[in-house]
Amino acid sequence: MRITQEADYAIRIVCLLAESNETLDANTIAEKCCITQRFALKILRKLVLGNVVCSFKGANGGYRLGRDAGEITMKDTIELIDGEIAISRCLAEDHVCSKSGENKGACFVHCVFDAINRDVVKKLEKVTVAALVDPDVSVEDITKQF
Amino acid sequence: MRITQEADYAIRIVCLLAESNETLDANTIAEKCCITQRFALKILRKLVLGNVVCSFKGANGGYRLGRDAGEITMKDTIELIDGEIAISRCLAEDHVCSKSGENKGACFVHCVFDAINRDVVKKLEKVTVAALVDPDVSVEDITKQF
DNA sequence: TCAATGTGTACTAAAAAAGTATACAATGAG
DNA sequence: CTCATTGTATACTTTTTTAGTACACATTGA
Repeated sequence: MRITQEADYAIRIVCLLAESNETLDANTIAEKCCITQRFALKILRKLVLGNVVCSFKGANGGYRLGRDAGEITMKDTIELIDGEIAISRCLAEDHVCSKSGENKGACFVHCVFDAINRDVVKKLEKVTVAALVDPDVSVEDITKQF
Repeated sequence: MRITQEADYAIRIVCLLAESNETLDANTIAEKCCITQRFALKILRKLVLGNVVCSFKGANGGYRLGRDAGEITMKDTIELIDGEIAISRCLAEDHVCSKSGENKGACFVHCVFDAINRDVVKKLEKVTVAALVDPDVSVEDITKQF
């Protein structure tokens, strides 16, 4: 719903995989990202199910990016972990406002939140993992295209 | 931190007060906003402390807007209830990223979140309660100025 | 002067986020 | 051809945040 720490870790993990050309196992990933192996496994599982990452079992197994870093956005990664992004609780789920239709003010508020939320999502869609890990791309390069 | 339901109620309350020229007591406000009186009181107190609303004690007491509806923004109202707006946990508090400086990817992510967050706040600052309750102002009128 | 109304503080309950545990399944190096 | 290595699946526990409640008190105007 909101952007959690878990999603933040997920982005770091994806960036780590984008930077390294080898297959990395969960232990290595966990260490580099300063989280426990178990927690890393949990996050990796979600990334695998979303095809952002692919996994290999058995000895010398591990994880790699599931597609080109240029084809993975922050929005993709966050939504695989947290579900749909919603800056306000009222936008989440199928949450139907109890005041809908009854009072202009109430729904207006939700419409405004919704417009802002769409904009947030649109911006997060523009940020690819490739840009995040490219040493020649600055934060300004990323944010000025918003 | 995030935009809670409580903040949503607060906006409704402020809109209600903007629409009515009389002093409204907590019970009336609670009823019209479909929340309990106690919860309304809690929200109203925060609004009073932030000077968005002013209160009158004693018989026939109640609440009124503390300043002109054109001088109250959604951002003001939300921050009085929830504290600083932060779309991601990593932006909240004085949360210092454990990976800062260590790895470009990690901090980059926070910078991107920060840029988006600033933008959200800027938009919420542009929406006044006066606009929300004005029947001649449409959602599009509000969002197109973003 | 007392009923109506707000204040201040603190508490409880529910929901969500963060993290852990356990048993299992696949695979490839030896 | 087997077993250590590595991921999978599910479910549990803890912590934090959100949501809401309770109670004793303060003020005021009819």
